[in-house]
Amino acid sequence: MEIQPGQLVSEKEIASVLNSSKTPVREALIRLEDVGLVAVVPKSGTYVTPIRIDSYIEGCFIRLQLEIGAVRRAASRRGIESCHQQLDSILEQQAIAWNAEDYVRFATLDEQLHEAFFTAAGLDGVWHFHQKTQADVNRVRHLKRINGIRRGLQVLEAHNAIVSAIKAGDVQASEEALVAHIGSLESEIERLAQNPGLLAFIENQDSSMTRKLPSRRSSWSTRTQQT
Amino acid sequence: MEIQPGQLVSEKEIASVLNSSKTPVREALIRLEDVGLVAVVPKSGTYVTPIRIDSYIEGCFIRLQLEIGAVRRAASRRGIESCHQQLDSILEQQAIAWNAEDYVRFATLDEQLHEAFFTAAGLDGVWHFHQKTQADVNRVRHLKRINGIRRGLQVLEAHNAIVSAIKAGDVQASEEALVAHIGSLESEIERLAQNPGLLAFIENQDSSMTRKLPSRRSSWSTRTQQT
DNA sequence: AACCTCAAACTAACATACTAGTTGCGCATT
DNA sequence: AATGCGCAACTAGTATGTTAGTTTGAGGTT
Repeated sequence: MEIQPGQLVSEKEIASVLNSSKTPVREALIRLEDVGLVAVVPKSGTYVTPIRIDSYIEGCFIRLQLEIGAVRRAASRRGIESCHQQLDSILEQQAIAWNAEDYVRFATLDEQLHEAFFTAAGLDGVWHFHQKTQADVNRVRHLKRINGIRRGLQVLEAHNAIVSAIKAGDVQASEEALVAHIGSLESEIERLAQNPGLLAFIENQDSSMTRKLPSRRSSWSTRTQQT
Repeated sequence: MEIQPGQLVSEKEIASVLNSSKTPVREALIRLEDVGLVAVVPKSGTYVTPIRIDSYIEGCFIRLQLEIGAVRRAASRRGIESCHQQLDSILEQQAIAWNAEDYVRFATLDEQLHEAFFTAAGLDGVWHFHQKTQADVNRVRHLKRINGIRRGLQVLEAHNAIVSAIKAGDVQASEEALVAHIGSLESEIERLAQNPGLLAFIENQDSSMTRKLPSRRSSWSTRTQQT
């Protein structure tokens, strides 16, 4: 979030800053492109993408569907008391972080809790793929945080409800608590997109403030070609 | 599937076959590593991965959860008659392909149908991420097909049920039909793993037939380091 | 003043050369 | 014969040079 959307991210410049060559930088940029944080325009440049509302919505959808499945499995599994302890521990620390107004730590623990849902479900690998789809969701979350849009108490309460349902083995309740927690994120975005703190990062198609993402008027397929 | 698990996939060799340099080959291999089809072992080699049962299960989970959400949305959306037509068209062609015993085309249309669910749900981008998680699921499907494990009639019937529910706008029925279709894939794998046609491709930890995936006994973090 | 033209100065894409771990095999030691 | 050592031949990783589209802007034309 420190580089504005539309801004050029130069291979050469980064390489010189890191005292390395362009090659590893280039490979890192390919990975960033894969998760949608930058757009590589052939022979032109690599640019930071704006947050796309479509991508945000899709990220929310993926998150909701996968976490629904995760908490349901976590609730129906037996013999995972160590995971239950882990969940409790995170909950506790998160409450402390909130009271201490340490919002960065609060966010970190939030991530950890949701990851722990997948661990409890025995689906650790799913979390990693899940995260790759969350670039824009996470960018919005970051913007909300630094713009003072924080609802820690509701979050804590919702987390409590989810964890309680998991520990109680109540599959249906775990889903309901999760949906209550993150089911409305998706619809929030329209309102949020109006917030002046977020506006500059979100793709808007009106003519004002035209992004200088080059327009690709020539002959390249999605990716590379023979010599 | 033409290269056996454990086999070396050499950058240099591929580059010479393609009359190109190692660089673009290397970038392609990085992408294959991202979806889990190869494992890059630093300074040793890039090897085709065996199908991992964990990865298969996680892929099935992701597929089920995302498609549940997709068909539910597709069923609850209005004004997507063109999508309905598209679904019908694919169904029809798939029946033809089955009768013609054109199993490759049958599989292609299967993919297209499931992609069309996401299109009908207005979540096109989700499909692409979804596919990145399906490497091992797709490898198993391919192996099933070439080993004569084909259940076209059941598949066609299930597809019909799903599409009917979507067109009728019956959210609950669409989910149930989808779960009936792909909900049991996950549990199949244990039995399938015994099949001699699949055995050679699936990771098995017993000592016989030790994969020669090098054992990584030295000092590399997950990926790269400074000079 | 608005509009082309064209060339210089960018960029990513690609090719090639080099570095530095890894691995297996032959040979010496036991 | 079995075992340990060390060197040679791999490999991916990195650095750097080259190629070929893209973009910008200066200068000329209308």
